[in-house]
Amino acid sequence: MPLKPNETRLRAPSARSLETRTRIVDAAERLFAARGYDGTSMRDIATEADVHVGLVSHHGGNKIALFHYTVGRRAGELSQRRVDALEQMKAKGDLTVADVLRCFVDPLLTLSQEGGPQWRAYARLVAYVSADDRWRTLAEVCFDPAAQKFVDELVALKPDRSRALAAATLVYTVSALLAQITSSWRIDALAGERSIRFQQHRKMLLDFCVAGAERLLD
Amino acid sequence: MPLKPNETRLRAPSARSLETRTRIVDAAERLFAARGYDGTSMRDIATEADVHVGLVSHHGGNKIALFHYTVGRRAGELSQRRVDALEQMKAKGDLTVADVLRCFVDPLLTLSQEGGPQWRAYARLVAYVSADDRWRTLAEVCFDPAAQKFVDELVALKPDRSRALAAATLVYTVSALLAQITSSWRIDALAGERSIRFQQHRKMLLDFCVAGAERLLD
DNA sequence: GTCTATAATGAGATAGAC
DNA sequence: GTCTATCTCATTATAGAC
Repeated sequence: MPLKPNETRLRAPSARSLETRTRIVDAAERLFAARGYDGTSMRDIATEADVHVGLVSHHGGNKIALFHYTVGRRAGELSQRRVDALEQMKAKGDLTVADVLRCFVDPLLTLSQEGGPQWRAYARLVAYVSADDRWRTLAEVCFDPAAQKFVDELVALKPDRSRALAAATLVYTVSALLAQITSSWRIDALAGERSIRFQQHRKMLLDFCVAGAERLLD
Repeated sequence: MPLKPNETRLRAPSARSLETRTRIVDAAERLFAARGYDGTSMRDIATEADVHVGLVSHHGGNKIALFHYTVGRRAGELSQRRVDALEQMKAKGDLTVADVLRCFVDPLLTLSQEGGPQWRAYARLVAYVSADDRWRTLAEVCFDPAAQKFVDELVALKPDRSRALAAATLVYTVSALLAQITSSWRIDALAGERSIRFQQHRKMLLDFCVAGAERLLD
């Protein structure tokens, strides 16, 4: 955990130490996602990780550093998956607007559903960070580089449309994606149905966003 | 403030008292919207309202009651404006899907932009409450009755489509609306433009959502 | 109604024993 | 690396003076 990047370590951390760190960050990920930054105490994290309080500071630094690290830990992998999907799609032939949105939406949507409990928590954490102005800079650092690439791609596809339209398309799509992840229960509740299946949710989300994108960009 | 509805008051509250209460709830509205429930202390609220600590509890009850009251205070008016807009539109002639979404989106969007600082704060508070699972019941009580009416309306317009599609349409639209309110800066940032005008944002939002809705429902 | 004082709790951080 | 103990501070809530 590179919390103090300019400090050199005397020796490599032991396997046990690494495992403890992972447990702590995993616990932080679940709790920050569920209760937010202020709603989670270092003690909560220690309990959830089943370690003693002091260890959380020892491995995670202070609370804000731990939060930043937790958000950043999977951000690179998420961005990479998104960009990789885009590159693969481009290699296959000409892109459509629908392709671009799918490559952006699918990685997080699929990981949140099928990536296990930690990715599920991380997806909620992304939604939390994205919604709160307080984490604007963090969100910009973690998520905007990839987002910019996708806006670029939309602009390249529709060069006669303004960049503002492409940017709005992406922001609305992200918001619907995060709503799908955090609030699919609300769709079920308003629909009066027990529980709609994941693939049906995914299809509705993509249909909605692609149609919106085409309206703004065509 | 009907915090203890079954307690009868000995006499009507004085004008001074009412003004103090309003100041406290206004302050709570701004702070809860900006920093969330856990990020806001009763002392912060007292300072923001320029009253002494004890008065916040005296007028607002405990913290959670104050939060519920703050969220609920404008919820009725918001719902009323939405439903009124819908009724007026129906009186004019046959509804379209675009009409229904406009009647849902416009009241909060306009109030957040032109309703003064308190409505601006309240719009952010709505976004906060809607995003956090912890306030699910509160959100259901405050916002779902009106939302149900709009889903009903969409179902009535497109009786051959499933209610799940109408529900998804509304949830995605709400998410884009709240993104517009809380994160229009992000659209500007990704667009690389200084600041896009409100009417342009409004048009992009409605175009996107209406197209998405028509794709899901037509 | 308004303000002060205080009780009780829980927070983050850290020094040092093992 | 791990765990305990403790310091210091901020929090909510309330009792009671004015």
